[in-house]
Amino acid sequence: MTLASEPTVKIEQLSLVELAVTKIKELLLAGIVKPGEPVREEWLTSRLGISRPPVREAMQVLVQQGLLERLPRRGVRAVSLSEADVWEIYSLRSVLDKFALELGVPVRDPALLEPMRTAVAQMRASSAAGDHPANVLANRNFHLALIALGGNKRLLQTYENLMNQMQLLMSVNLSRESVEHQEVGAERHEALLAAIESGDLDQALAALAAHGELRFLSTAPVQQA
Amino acid sequence: MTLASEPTVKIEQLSLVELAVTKIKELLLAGIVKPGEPVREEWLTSRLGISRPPVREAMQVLVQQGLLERLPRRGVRAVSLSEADVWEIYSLRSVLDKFALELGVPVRDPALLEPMRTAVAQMRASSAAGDHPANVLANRNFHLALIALGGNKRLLQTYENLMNQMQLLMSVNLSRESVEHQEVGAERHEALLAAIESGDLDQALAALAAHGELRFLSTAPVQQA
DNA sequence: CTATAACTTATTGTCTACAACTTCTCCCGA
DNA sequence: TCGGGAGAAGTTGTAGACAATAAGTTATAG
Repeated sequence: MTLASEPTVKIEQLSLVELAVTKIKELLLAGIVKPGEPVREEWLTSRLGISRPPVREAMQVLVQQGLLERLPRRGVRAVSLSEADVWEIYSLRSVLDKFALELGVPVRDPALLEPMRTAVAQMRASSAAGDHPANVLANRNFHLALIALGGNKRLLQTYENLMNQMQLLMSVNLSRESVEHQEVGAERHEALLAAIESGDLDQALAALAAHGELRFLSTAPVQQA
Repeated sequence: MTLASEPTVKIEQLSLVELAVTKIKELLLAGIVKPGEPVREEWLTSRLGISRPPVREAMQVLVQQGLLERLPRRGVRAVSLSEADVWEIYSLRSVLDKFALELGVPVRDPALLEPMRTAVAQMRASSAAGDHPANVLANRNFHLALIALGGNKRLLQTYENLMNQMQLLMSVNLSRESVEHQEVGAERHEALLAAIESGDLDQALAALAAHGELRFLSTAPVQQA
């Protein structure tokens, strides 16, 4: 240890549960585990190299976040969204987007706009390059930054959960429509950002309304049974 | 066992985790464990008569629901809400109430109104009797029934979590103001229900806006630091 | 040949035990 | 007398093993 700069302090002190949550979430959102597919505990222990207790705790977390589903004595599986579910998520997200704008526009701290600008740039680039995964990520970052404008932690957490559930669907649905949807979105998001930057709430709300997602849905809004 | 009506089938097949979640939630919402107070695993195991793993899994669930808080290597404690937190919860709840009305008014299934009528009756009775806990419960039932009008499961779950967090505060704050708040609320809730029954969305939204809670807050809305 | 019942297997649910870390206290030195 | 460090106690984090239940399979009877 001749170099004093060597960090003897270990910064990473996250528990195996947090690690497992992150890893399992990756498996789900990347589509490695597909919707409806069972997720066995033992399989995760061997894949993550940890024992079952932290895996089980992580699964409880992901059930709460709406990514996993428990069948009482039959284990756990990745949730498979019905069209009614998608409609639930979309409409709720829409309301929360609107709420975030009402809370956050005009923007108090200009620094909050930076992540949105970055996301728009990413969106433009990925859209031009036809990089769909990058586009999804950029879209995610944009909306999370938008929600962050509101400065409401609970809003942000709820929104992130909903967005993860949506991505659960997108990971498997790489059809032409969803790609087209993202490409169109690039311009719309730019317009929305411009409206937000202008500080005019009404204009921003109008841009949000026009930004309309849900184009990948095959049918009209469905009321659940 | 001469009576054949004796149920040999065990209907209750809920896991110890679910049981622990319910029990711990009761401890928190009843104010037996007060906000900010540490909740030790070993204490729960002896109190609930189960071992640590299910207790730990239950705690993960309650952390996700915003009732418990983890300090990385120092255990878990009941969340203590700041005024900024209360404002977060209130404003978000307000938006979700409004959303539920937009989704659910006019009411499709008249049966959905029944729980609301029951809740209003409970509210009136408990208010007259000065039974504060019963009033809190009735208020809870009313709002959950209102949210159920929307028919959005995710909305309902999110709202229930927020409401539990609020009750976390009320269990300790039995000051005069909060009682007064509930008493006033009885009439307002009646008016809101009447507006909903009329099927006029605008009227219902107006009644919701007038129904105004948050009277127990000592100060004006606070932006978190 | 089909259907039912018993058995086998695999997975989840739960418990006990061990390891690591944090904190409090006590002792020693300045 | 006050500050710092070492030790001890208690709590959380993790692992491995046991128990119970559900599903799949096979064999047997009709």
